[in-house]
Amino acid sequence: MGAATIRDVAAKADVSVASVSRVLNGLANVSAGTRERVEQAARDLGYVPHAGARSLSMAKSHTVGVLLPDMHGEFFSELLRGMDLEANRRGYLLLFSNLHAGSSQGEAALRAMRGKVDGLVVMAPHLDEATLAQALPPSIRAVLINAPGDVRSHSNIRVDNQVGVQAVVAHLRELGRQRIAYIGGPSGNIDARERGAAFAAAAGDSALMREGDFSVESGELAIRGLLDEGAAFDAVFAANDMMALGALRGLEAAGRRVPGDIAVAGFDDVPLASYLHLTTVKVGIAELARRALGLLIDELGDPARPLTAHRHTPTLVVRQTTVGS
Amino acid sequence: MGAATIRDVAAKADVSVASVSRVLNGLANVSAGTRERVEQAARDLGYVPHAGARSLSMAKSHTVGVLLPDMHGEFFSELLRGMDLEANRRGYLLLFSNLHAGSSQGEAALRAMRGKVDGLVVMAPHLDEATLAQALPPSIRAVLINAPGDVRSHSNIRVDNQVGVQAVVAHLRELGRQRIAYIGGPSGNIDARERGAAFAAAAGDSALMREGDFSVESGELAIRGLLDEGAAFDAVFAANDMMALGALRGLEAAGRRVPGDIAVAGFDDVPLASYLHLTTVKVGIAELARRALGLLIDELGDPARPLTAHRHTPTLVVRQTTVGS
DNA sequence: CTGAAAGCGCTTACAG
DNA sequence: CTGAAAGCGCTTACAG
Repeated sequence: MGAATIRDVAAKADVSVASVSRVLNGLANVSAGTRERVEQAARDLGYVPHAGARSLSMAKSHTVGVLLPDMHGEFFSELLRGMDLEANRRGYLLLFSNLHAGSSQGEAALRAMRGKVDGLVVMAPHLDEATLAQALPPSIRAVLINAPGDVRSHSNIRVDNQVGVQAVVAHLRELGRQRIAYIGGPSGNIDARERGAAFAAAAGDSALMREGDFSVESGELAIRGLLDEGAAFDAVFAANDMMALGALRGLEAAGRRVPGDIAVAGFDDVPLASYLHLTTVKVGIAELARRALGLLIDELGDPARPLTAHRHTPTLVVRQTTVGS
Repeated sequence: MGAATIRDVAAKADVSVASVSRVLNGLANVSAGTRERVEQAARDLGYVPHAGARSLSMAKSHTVGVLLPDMHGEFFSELLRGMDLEANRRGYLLLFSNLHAGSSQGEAALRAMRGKVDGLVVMAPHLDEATLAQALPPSIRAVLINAPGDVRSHSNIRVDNQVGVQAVVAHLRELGRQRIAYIGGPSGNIDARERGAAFAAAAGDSALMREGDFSVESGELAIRGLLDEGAAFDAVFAANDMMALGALRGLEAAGRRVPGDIAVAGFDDVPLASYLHLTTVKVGIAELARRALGLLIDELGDPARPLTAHRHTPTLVVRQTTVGS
């Protein structure tokens, strides 16, 4: 309600608002007496500076906008966790908005954020380059996570999908697996495309590829399809953990033993993967998110800083769905 | 960078800033010609209103602060999903902050948010009433989720733990289970306490109770302890799903059949629960969060609105860990 | 229907 | 070391 303003503090301490501002911001040029009186007054009034006014005046909000696609589960929470960690550490706040549905949603969110944030972290693996370029003018400071193509208008950081896929394929080969069935993600998703391409390149002609939509169900469906067709394969590699879980379920239902008959691997390393002993690729999404936000804050602090592009290297995590205990 | 301001638009359209403001806010008292020129100018300049300045001027930010404890996984993402849904629907933005560690963190976050948000949604099942009352003066509009005790300074909404616990116990009884082992959550958590009390009341003297910390590991540990002691029980009820999963794992390792030998139930209904066919209590956290934010926005729109307290009724979800297929 | 002006709560040169 | 004043980008009575 009628929260105290800087004027109230100034009046109570019998000084100018300029002095109050100086004291509260820890500037040096204030006499000890003034400092003392201002601090006392501020305490008495329970004064809390109005961050909105402050940021208007300073043209700096110490807030960054986070635009994320409509995500579920652990992936999402890990992402936010990583950013929150870094935001806390560096004195920033996170203004959040989901990027559901159409790109008009995204534009609306962007408009609503102008003047409230200093920059943006945008994750948009499903947006094409043109849409992105249009919605995000270079004048807006932003760091992109897993954005498609070679966007050069903003810094970006992406998972190195190729390294991850190669590691899995090499691992399966070492185990002597001959024929790997691959369950890909939706083709509208850049990570799905990269993983699929990397797999095709690594596995060669023998590739047995099916497409899912990143859901548990689609993974199960794909496996059932393969089994029904009588396809021969001794390993399954799904483009994400959820589909790998579906595959696991489908194989179990069909009486196939894992990894005895068929080895299974996924991608992402969601917490659930460790619970189910799934061999997978650990993306380290929290760390990736932390880096993205850190990068953005660095750029905000130094506008002359050149844009950069980063690859986040994932690591293979071997568990019992490939090397059964 | 030098983004266009309302002045630039006014100059370009050759009208006053007042007229620009009127047009952009859709006020009626503007001539068609003026409206047209302003809209054209705004379009040409790619003008986006400065939301920060707007909210300072209107003393309304259309943003609500979300203070959540340090949470992992699905619970967290569902919570945010529910709020985001409602925020989107009602034209609000969400300013996010984790409430890690000490209460000083919380106060810092609160200070940082003043002047940027119109109100708060606070989830603090681990804070005691005194701390909460001190950190959250009645002058700050807020809705509490699962707050302890009878805070009457703010509206609140809580899961009806008793109803959930009773449903599970009744279900197990109906199945003929005689002795239910209960794995409780950390006593510092209000939900854990409520569930424990409800269980003790429903199960009576025969109660076999152990305490965990809501983690998978603690659930597994509790079960191992019980089995090692040679305790007799034919059902396990864990205060959350994660511990129930730990119990499942512990039972499996010990060669006990579920639900043949021992029925298992959890609480929360995280997505993982459905994947593993765990009987549990569906809290509907997204819906709860949605209601909380909706309530807050209602209050912001009508300051005279009396504070209210709500119970969110959870529902029993029966799956194969109690009634095996 | 339109504009000049005050005000939202701060910060920051500029004088002194 | 201190204060009066202008300014951040908007909105909104108040006159006309």
